[in-house]
Amino acid sequence: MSKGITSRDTDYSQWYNELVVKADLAEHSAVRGCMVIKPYGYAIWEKMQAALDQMFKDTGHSNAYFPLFIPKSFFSKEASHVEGFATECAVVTHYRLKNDGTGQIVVDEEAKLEEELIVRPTSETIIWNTYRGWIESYRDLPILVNQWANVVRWEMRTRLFLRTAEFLWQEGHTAHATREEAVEETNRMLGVYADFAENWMALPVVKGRKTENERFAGALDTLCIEALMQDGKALQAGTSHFLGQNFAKAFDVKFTAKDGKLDYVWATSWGVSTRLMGALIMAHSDDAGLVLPPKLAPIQVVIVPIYKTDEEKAGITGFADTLIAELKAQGISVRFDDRDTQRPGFKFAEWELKGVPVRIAVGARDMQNGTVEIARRDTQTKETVAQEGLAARVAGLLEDIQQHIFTKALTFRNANTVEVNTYDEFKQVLEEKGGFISAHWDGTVETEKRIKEETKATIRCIPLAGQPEDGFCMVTGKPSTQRVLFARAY
RNA sequence: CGGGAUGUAGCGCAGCCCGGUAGCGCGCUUCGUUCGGGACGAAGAGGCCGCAGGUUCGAAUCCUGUCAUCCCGACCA
Repeated sequence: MSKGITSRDTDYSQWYNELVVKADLAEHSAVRGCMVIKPYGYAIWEKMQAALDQMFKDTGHSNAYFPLFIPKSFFSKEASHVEGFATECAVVTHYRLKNDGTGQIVVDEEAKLEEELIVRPTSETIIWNTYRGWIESYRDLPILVNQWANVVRWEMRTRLFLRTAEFLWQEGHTAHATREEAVEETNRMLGVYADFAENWMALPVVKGRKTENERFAGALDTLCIEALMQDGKALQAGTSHFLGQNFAKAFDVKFTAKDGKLDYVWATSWGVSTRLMGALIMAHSDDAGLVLPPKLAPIQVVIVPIYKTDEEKAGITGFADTLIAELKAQGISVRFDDRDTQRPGFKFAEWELKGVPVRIAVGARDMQNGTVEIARRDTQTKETVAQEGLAARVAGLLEDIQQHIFTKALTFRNANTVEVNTYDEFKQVLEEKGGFISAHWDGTVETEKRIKEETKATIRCIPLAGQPEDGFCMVTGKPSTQRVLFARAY
């Protein structure tokens, strides 16, 4: 491993790419646009999954699994949905290979599928086709299902975690008897995502509504959580859609209500993906490497022994074994790094690169004094403390770190969210500082597109917490009733 | 799909103009000394030079084709 990584100031984008690879999170695969998520990176994703999965269960949802392949005909049933995904679908056309006689393996042209299959870019169509068979009466509703799956979107330009051709995600798909209930579900799940982002990822987010232009293909309303990265660019971290009756109509899913009337079912869908890994990395990490919030760190504490002789090592190991047992009893994950193939300085740097929140170094000197050196990753500070009561101190420290990382990110976001009233001011802030820019907009797609073309900034969302405020569109001067949040985005 | 560039050891690169059968750094292996912030020394291992043709006594090097990757644009979130 070569020393260090490119600093954020030098090249933020390169810093990110190097960090993902050097911290052992993921790497490029032999398949264009697809990544290999390595064990350490996958361990973080698993922690995210576990927390989210529990939150879904706590809000009444169950997991299920639907096919990877979707008949092409399903796609054409909801017009705007097709339009949104048509240009980035992988299509399966054949089901057999053969040897061409010269030792080459080729597609057997005779084994052509009668109907081509689309590798799912999202599962609304196959799921709603299935729901038709599940729903007859209001008694069958609501259906609250989630699936953990991979999806494929044939992207032209990819980046590890942020945009890959294949990615992992969860997609919730719910069916309801009334519009109100579906809208409520859409809001509830957005709340779950915001809760997860802030309390697990330590990532402050803005809850908002997408403009018509940015809305999910096939949805009546798209809600989102938007986060700000350290380079001043925004990242959409999760979405929750109110689908109205669009898919129920496309797939003819009706139910009989209490009063005997037949009506189409109301729908929602919501999802977060491995893109969250990118958000996690870019929100907190520094020039020394990854900074992980303790709640998502696969290893929360690493113990590095410092010794010269076998006797010293044995003494330290005895101490470490006791400490590890105490920490584990509190549900804290610990790694005792007793590799004698690396020296302590190397280990320090390596675990910092990998973002382990707390490091405890114990040497012969500490053993004599009854102390350890304890270092926290988020502030890069260290102090010498007594061995006595260490487990409790570590537990408290982990909580402090979780809190501190969030506060730091929140302070950054607040410092990088500004209100502007003129287009000139807007452009200036965008160039000099980036971040979220709160401004009045006339509500038209034309103006939104013009701003995007001229500045590359998009409307990230119309904040749900935003107060109505009369003003004038910074571009056209037309009246506006609320500020919206702009940013350049990933 | 348009413009530009690059494919040589696990990674990063030199060699190519002026053809003579491959080298440097990191990493890896072994031994020794080290060990409180990315150690040092010595000895090793490792390469159909992206692939396929061609020119030549001889090709990493010249020519043709092809594939792949990266950057900029277009497209996309």
